[in-house]
Amino acid sequence: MQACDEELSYWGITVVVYAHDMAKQIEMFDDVISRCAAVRTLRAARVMTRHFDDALRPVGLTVTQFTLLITIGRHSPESISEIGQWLSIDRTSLTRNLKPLEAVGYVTRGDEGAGRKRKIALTPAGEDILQKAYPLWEAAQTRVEDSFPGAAYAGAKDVLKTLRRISAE
Amino acid sequence: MQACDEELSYWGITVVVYAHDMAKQIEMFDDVISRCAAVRTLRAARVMTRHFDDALRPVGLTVTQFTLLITIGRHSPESISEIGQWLSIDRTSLTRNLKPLEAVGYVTRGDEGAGRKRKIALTPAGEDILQKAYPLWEAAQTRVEDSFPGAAYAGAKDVLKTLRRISAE
DNA sequence: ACTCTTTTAGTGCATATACACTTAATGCTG
DNA sequence: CAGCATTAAGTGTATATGCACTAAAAGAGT
Repeated sequence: MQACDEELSYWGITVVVYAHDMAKQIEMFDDVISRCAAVRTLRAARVMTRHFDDALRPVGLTVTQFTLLITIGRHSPESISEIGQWLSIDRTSLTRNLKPLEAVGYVTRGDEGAGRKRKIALTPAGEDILQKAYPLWEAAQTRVEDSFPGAAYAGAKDVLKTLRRISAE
Repeated sequence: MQACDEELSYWGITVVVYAHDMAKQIEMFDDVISRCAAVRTLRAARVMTRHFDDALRPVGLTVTQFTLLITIGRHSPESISEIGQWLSIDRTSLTRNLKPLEAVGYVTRGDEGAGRKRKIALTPAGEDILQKAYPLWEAAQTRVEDSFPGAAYAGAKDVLKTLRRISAE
């Protein structure tokens, strides 16, 4: 693991010179591992993604697609950027995320005028698939909530809210 | 937002038939929005990713790459799968994540024998870049910890640990 | 040594994510 | 109304992610 940068010999004694102090390096590794918010949040996100993707597989939706459809249904966004604000997703990611949902006919983008601001809405098929997906989501969600003792899930939501409010500056 | 499935007129009275009860549907939307663990965790993860990616940009590392290098440095993994366990990342994702890091020479995979089990290790260049990245990470991390009042960040770590322990089953 | 199973890794495909850059519509202002 | 600034969206490129499937090495039992 350690790189030896120089090896010197005097009177039969070999001195190995390391560029970095090995103990200091392990300290650094451990500091990151014990504290890093990104490691922990991303790891949780990967687990959540797998958990909900598995649950929603029978209806052919990913959890990202499911939540995107829910957001569109609830807020009837006037623009893509508006969705991005709700979900903290970059506008350009949404452009691509919407593509498969448009392709299978779950969302429409009013092309009246074909102007830049095209209202986004669920189609009847989109509403149908959400009806079917909802119980699957509910089961997976309950499983998560039950992993927290008592009413602790409310506290978990607060933690996640604090994390998402960190500004990149 | 609502799809009209049928429209009937009798004696001048128009009856609009909806396939789904609109109020029930809004209830469903609000239930998902107020509870969904995936929405909240993924949103937090996107914010964290941007926050740390921004911080690490001067050294040309993403936060995923940074944490991957740290994990390799700390654990000297015998296999890719072993890293996957530490970070809850699928093995096949790691194969690809390692590629750019190998390409720029931050990690090596001992190709002695070219057998399937090739020990993964940091190169001196990999150790160097971590030395440079560490203070950048530290500043970003402190910013996150300071967003939590008092010692609340410890509680946040517990929440994330609980989330990552949900099994997809 | 020779199968058979297990373990480890890689590929094809599809979605997810975002930055830099470009395109296009809107609106303001002289 | 012509020009310019603003705002909304799309593209190119690169990383990130994981499932289904495949390839290959290791180990076990005979």
